[in-house]
Order: sequence, then structure tokens, then C-alpha cells
Amino acid sequence: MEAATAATAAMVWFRKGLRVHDNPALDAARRGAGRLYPVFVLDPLYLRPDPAAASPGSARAGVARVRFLLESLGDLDARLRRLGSRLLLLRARDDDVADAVCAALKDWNIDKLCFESDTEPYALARDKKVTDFAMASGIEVFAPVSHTLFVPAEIINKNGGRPPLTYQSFIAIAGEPPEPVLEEYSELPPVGDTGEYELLLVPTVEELGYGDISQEEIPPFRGGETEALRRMKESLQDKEWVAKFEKPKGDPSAFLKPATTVLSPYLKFGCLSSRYFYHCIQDVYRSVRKYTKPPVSLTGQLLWRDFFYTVSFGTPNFDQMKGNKICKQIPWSENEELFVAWRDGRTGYPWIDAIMIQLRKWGWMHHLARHSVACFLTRGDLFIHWEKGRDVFDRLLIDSDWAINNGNWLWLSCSSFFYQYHRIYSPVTFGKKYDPNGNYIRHFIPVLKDMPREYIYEPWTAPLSIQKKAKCIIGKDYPKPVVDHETASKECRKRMGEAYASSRLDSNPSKVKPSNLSRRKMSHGDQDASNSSVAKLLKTSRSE
DNA sequence: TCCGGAGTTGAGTAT
DNA sequence: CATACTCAACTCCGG
Repeated sequence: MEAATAATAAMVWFRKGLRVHDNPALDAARRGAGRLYPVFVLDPLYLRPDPAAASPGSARAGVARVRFLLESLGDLDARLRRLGSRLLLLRARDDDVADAVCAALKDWNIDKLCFESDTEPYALARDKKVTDFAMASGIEVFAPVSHTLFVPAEIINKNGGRPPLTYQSFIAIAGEPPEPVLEEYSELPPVGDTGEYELLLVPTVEELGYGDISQEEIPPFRGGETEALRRMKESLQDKEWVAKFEKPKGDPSAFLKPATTVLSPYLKFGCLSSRYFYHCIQDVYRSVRKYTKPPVSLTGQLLWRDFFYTVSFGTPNFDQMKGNKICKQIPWSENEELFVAWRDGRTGYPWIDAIMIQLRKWGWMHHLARHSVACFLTRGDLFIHWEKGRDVFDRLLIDSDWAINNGNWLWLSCSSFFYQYHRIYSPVTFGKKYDPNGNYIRHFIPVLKDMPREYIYEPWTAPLSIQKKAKCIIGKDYPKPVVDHETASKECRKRMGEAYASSRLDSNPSKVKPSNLSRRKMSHGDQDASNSSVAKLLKTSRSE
């Protein structure tokens, strides 16, 4: 390896981790570099409007998240420019991000490539392509884990090769997270020559072709590191609130002033470092006498995030039911009509529909609101596959995160982690206890805004004269309920009971052979690990 | 192998 | 109005 000289060219490739603070990849790239190339590759699949999609946005992301990403990139560029650098925006080659990075590595004679490690399956495949190319070209590669508090592979190793499957066992094994990089820079090495490359400016959503949505309600969350740090400081200023924070006690109907920090989108894109956030919360804790603890506390939420990252990293086929060892096999029903009603906020249950409309417009809703609609779609009312709901959330949430989204759908559908399927959220009474007047519903479903308080959660029970007076005829201006909650939830409980009984039969078939290692019969072959490092880790797991 | 306790976030009712 | 209890009940884990 050549010694670092003034001529050394380093590239920091941004994907998540769209920040300057606590960024080990950027920190490593700048050290000893004569030229620094901060790169982000625009992916048309992520950004290009898809007219065939169910709601405004691209094939991969709703327009709220597209906007959030663009704002984050603009802010990153501005912050880099303040340090004498800039963001080099490239276009993917034939819709392939990895190819664009490889080409730039070669054309700019890069000596060292740094990027934040990403444990999601699609990212692992993309990054392997780039890493293989770099290695073959003699380019040094540095890919630190800095998206999560801990290194998922290390936790799995410490746990004997298998991911801890309960929060408490995760906590017991994790310990304290590493300290963030707290050093602040006054300048970065100059950007090197980019030759013939066309460097793009950060486009606006309008420039990308989303012009027709300008009349829409714009989500109240701006992307970017600057906004992330401002928002975090604002939340942490209220020390009493931080010290008393208990996640399950939050109000899911609060939308003017949400009951949580709404820092999840910033953590998702890495505008905010989870380690820095953790560190700052600890500072607040040190200044108060008493404070809540995991799992309900603020730090507890960051640990939940790491929990799901770790389990997802160590569980083959984590994002599906089939071939997923930790997922209950449940015969979900197919019903496109009911699914579409749920997706589009037309179930006839105002509480459910308001949440789905907030999702489509804002790309964010409170955690308990997500619980409500996820339960309704799956084990509570419609008995539709959690993977269908997962896909909707995955596209529309501005904070959608592969590990956490899948983990929570597994949880809510009682497919894994949580099994008390008799506990069903009521689409009527759950929201009502927080917001008896239905202000949340009135905001997101304007057609119901004049429905009297006593009918707002069940407008189909309002006498026709009242419906007329409220200018909202049920069945015409707003749909009738697609199912009756009483009968539907009863049926769901029954079917869950049957699925559980059948899975007990599968896992304990009245002792076959003690040497038989297979715990559960799989109709779809074996669980070939989607990434080999996990497969190796799993092989070391002890047998009993 | 069996038993008891724990598990971030249910609903309904009583105090 | 916040808290506590009941209801009916799941799996997982550790002893």
C-alpha cells in the first residue's frame, strides 16, 4: 500500500449517513487525503415518478420521502461547501448505482474508498459489487458500521452465533454503545478534478416531474442534518419531558405537536447519528434525578432500533413469512378489494382511514397509529398478509427502514416477537380515548369535518338527517365500513388460534428422532442465507 | 420435562 | 381523570 501523500485521492460515498457530524467514513476519507471526492449517486428507480403507482411518488418511494431525501442532499451539500468541499451528485448508469461508483473510482484514480456499512440485503449486494471492483483495482476500502449503535455481527457473535430474539436478552448482551466522533472540522481537503463528469445540482421534486402535487399538503418535516440537529436540540431542551418519556403513553392522534421527537426519518437517512443522539440523551439523564429506562425510555427506542437491525441481519428471509424461521406460518387470506380499501384509506373506519391518509400525505404517523392500522389489516380485522402492509409502509414512510419496518410488521401481525393475538386494537375506541372530539380525523378526512362528535368514529350510525346536515352521506361521500369489527375480529381470533395450534403441531410432532435437527417443516426448501457472512455465523451456532 | 414469570403500547369496568 | 383490576390468554425463557 502506498503511503498517504498530498496526491492521495479519497472518495467518501454517501448513501445513508447524510451528515458531517459523527461520520467515521468521512473522517477516515479526509485524513491524509490531498483530494476528497464526496459522492452521492442519484437512483432513477428511487426518484423517477411512477404514474402506475397507487399514490404520488416513484416505484420505491412516496413523494414525501423523495422530497425528504432531496432536502437532505441539499443540506449535506451546503454543509460540505462551508468546509470548502461540495457534494458530487452523479447519475446512476443504466439504473445501476454501483456501476456509476465503479466508473468514478477508475476515472478519478481514487486510492481510498470510504463508505458507511449497510446491513440491508439489497445494500450488501450493491456494496459487494463496488468492493470487489475496488479490491481488484488496488483501491483501499474502509466501510465502518456507524448507522447503528452497535455492530450487528458482533452482537450475534457474542450471543453464540445467533441473534438475541428478545429485547431483554439483547440489552443484556449489548452493553454500552461506542462514543460518537465528536471532533468538528473547520475545513476538508479540496475536491479533485472530475474531468468530463457532469455534476448535477440537487433537483427539486417539481423538476423531477412531481409538479402536479403542488396543491397537496406538504409534510411538516424538512430533511437534512441541520434540521435534524435543530430538532434534536429542541426535543432535548425539555429535560423533564426527556426524563419522563414513556413510549406506550404517547398520544397517536397528536399531529400539530407530535408526541414523539419525530427524529426517525433523520435516523433513517443518517442526517442524525444514533450514537450522537444516544450520547446527548445521556447528557440530559445526568442532569436530572430520575428518568425512565428501556424499553419505554428515549434511549430504549434507539435500542429497539438496534435490536431489529441485529435480528434482521442474523435471520435469513427476515422480510418474508416463507423460509423465515422466526415467523409463524399463518394462512393469510387474499382479498385485493379489502387491501386496496385499507391502502387508500377507504375502510369506512375514520380512525383507520385518517391514519392511512396521514401516511400518504406526510409519510409519518405516530407509532401507535401504525399499530392500529397494522393490526386492522392483519390479525385484527382483514386477515391480510403482513407483507402487503409492509410494502405500503416501505414505500410511503419517510422513516421507512428495512429492518425496523419488517420487524414491526412481524410483531404486530403476531408472527414473531409478540404473540398475544387476543389483544386487538379497536378501530373505534382506541383512537377515541385520546381524541374524543375526533380532531385528528377532521383534519385528515375533511369530508367528515362537520360530523358531530358522537358519530365521528362511527359515522354510519348517524341518522340520515345528521349525515345530511354534516354534508356527508355515508355510502356516498364517505364509505360504509368494509367489515363489521365485532364479527371480523372474532373470526380473526379463531383463525389465529388455528394457525398457532397447527404450528405447535409442526414444531413438536410427538418426538420423531432426537437427532433430527429440523425444527419445523418448510414447504419451501431450506433457508439459504441471503448473505454468506450470516450463513457462516449461523453455522457456528451450537447444536443441542 | 414441567412450571412460573415476563413480556414497551388491549378492552372493559371499577374506584 | 389517572390507576388498578379482570378478562382470557399467547409464547418464550430460565430454573
